[in-house]
Amino acid sequence: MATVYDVAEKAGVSIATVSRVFNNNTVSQSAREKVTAAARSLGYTPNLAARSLMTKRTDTIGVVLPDMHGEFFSELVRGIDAAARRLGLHMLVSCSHDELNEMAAVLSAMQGRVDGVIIMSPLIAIDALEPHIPPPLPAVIVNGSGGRGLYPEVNLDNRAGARQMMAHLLAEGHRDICIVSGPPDNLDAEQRQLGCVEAAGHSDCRLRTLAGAFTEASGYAAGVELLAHNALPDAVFALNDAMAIGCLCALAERGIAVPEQVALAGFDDIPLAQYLRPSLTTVHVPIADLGSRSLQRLLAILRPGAGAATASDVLVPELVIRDSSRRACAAALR
Amino acid sequence: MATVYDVAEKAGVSIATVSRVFNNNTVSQSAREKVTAAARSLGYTPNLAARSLMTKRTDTIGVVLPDMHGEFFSELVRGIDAAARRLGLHMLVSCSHDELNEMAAVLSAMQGRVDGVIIMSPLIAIDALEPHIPPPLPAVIVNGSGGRGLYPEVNLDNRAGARQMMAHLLAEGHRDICIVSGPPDNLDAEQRQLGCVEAAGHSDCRLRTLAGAFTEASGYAAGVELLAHNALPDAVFALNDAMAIGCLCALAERGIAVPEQVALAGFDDIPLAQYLRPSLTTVHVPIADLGSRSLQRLLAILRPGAGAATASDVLVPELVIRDSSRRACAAALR
DNA sequence: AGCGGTGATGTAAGCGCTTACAGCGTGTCG
DNA sequence: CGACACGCTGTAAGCGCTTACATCACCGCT
Repeated sequence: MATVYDVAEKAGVSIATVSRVFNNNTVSQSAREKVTAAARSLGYTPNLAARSLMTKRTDTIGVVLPDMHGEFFSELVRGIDAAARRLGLHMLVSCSHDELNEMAAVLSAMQGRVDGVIIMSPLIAIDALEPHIPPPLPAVIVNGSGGRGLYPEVNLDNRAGARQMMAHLLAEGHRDICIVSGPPDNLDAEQRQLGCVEAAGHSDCRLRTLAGAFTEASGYAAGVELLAHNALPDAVFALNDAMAIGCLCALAERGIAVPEQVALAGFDDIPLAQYLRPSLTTVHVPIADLGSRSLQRLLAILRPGAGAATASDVLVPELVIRDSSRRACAAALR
Repeated sequence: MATVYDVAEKAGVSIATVSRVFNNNTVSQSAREKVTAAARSLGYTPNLAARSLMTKRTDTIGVVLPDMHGEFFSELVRGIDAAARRLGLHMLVSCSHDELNEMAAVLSAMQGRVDGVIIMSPLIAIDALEPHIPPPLPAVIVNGSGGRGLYPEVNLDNRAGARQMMAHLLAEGHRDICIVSGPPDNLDAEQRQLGCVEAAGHSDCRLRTLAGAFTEASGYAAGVELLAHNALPDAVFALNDAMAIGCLCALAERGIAVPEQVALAGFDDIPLAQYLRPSLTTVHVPIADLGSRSLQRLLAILRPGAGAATASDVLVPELVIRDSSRRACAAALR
């Protein structure tokens, strides 16, 4: 590999001038041209390790995820990547960390490789995680509210989303509503559940809960259980779309018509929610936004003053009403 | 940040000894303990840029993807990540490169940041891409057969998968089969199509093709078109599951029963294929394996001799027969 | 007792780069 | 006409690390 010395020699200038050309510093037009030509002919690329050693920057940000299953994480990564490439930043991704120690290990391994990290970890309480973030490492927490304010957070208002859905179900006249919950200790799941309880509190509705785990299989199991006890509610609100799909499958298998016999709703609005039969009423989550927003927050730390500070860091999801919950449409549907 | 000098001073040894401790070289037990203690108390972490400057290694591999939509890429990344973390490697991910120039730019930007790259680019012909891979950069191509052999490849046998599915549909007695194709220039799509044509060639079956784009929406559109012409085939083979889902939706909306009136099949076996009603017959693709396998190939270049060479780099997908294609089950289903 | 071998340690060079500082030529002003 | 500012360039230091080489203590041998 060619170095600044090779380029300098070939261009007939000093290494400082070569460096300046590659860092947009003041260089005469003629020198710039000579250096550029020499660099091209030698196939020169600045050595990033050496540069990083001097500048203390890596132009790379770390993304630490609990997992990579499903469309949620890929969307998040996509949002971050899109924002990052616009800023000339690279993205170091690491996933599969449901465990605190492993997460801590990843974070310390990232130290020195990245200028900052975006951490998403719905399963691990943030205040437990915070002590494990190496102090010099700028960090932004996604969807993990509950920290002690040591790190900026970008959150999704799960409670508001759940309340909206409950309000819709109540408005449709449902009074016996069954929630299929998320995995224990999952923050998103907890907040969605909380939103449901809040909304139900203002009404005369009966709320039941069935255990779920945010997977299709657990939704299916919940559906089976519902039918086993032969006590069909008016509506089932699965706290994510994957479970709603599983549940829909179980109901359909037993010949239960949705929404005629029971209304069904999900949460997340994954792309294919609209292609289910019946199409799924759900809560739309702007996942990619969550990603790009968190990168913006991180950048505000890394390059103070450069980025416009984000006004808010709570994204509000949006109710999407489709066929699976519409009592009014039930008759018309078939 | 503490450096080797700080640690050396505190431990009462030379910087060389400190370095040796962190590189598992021969150091006396007592020195090792002193250094470890000093490092811990100072919160010392080796500076990776400096290390990389000396060793010419980054312990990071690059992953270049065309996109991050859908479950396919997240699964692939998951497979690579899992393999990488076992080997102590990091993963630099970059996506959204459907265009040759952008891809070339990303590759050259990765140079120096990574020890090697895994490239997946079904939309760009590999022989067009190869000249843009910086020569010193070890690379492995995933699912992009057709290169000139300059780089190792890990491929999925799309043709075999499509042939298997066609054999199944023919065995079920279908003779009028409609294919919903993938996007133009997409290599996976082309090969799947090719497999279909091959299989059909040996039979008396009639093969039609409808344009698709590997999205739910395009599958839906294909379903609508099918019905518009009122010429329902015996079976529809969508060349991926997303399109099969869209198509199923369109058919169901018009009251066409699957598989009674028309059989339906997909390709990929995304997790929720089994939770559709009817459950989707498809071709199972071991995506995560594709990822981990390609990392193994890359490693064989990076650390010659260290890794057991992979016997084969063509993964064969597997037919998964479910309800959406079973003529025999059609009567029993409802 | 003297010798070479062995293993732990220290010294110092240098990886490729950025940048403070100094030098130098040119143009401007008192 | 000398002083000075200014813009460009070169010199050299040093970022934090690994590692070749030299050193040294120590051991078992003849």
